[in-house]
Amino acid sequence: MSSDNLKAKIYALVKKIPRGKVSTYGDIATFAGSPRAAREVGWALSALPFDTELPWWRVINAQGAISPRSGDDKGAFEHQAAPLRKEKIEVSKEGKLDLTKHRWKPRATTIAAALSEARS
DNA sequence: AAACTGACTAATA
DNA sequence: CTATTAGCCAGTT
Repeated sequence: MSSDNLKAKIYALVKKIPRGKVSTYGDIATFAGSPRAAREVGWALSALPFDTELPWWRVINAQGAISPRSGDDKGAFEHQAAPLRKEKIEVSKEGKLDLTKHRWKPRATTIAAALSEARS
């Protein structure tokens, strides 16, 4: 399915985000080949298992802040902010951070590699 | 099949 | 800076 393929690409890309860097839903969607599929990225991450190795906490919204989950899950916010702070990223009380400084800018070859891994 | 939903974004006011 | 609107894509009802 094309949707599964997109999801696989998203996972492969997120997995490539280096420590101390973050990326946005829109950027990941763009790298995956669907610039307008930012919502799909969020959906894909929400479907992630609790004990995944995938660094989903490095994916935030275009406002440079941790996106509020539906259901108002306050614990989830702390769960995401903690690892970020641990990576030397300044996270404000509202979940905001310096996107211009921590934004992940992968090389074209890096993206290509991720997409290649996603192919099954 | 039409309508609704959502861890989104960009444009406008 | 915040609030509102419309557009987008895939999954659910």
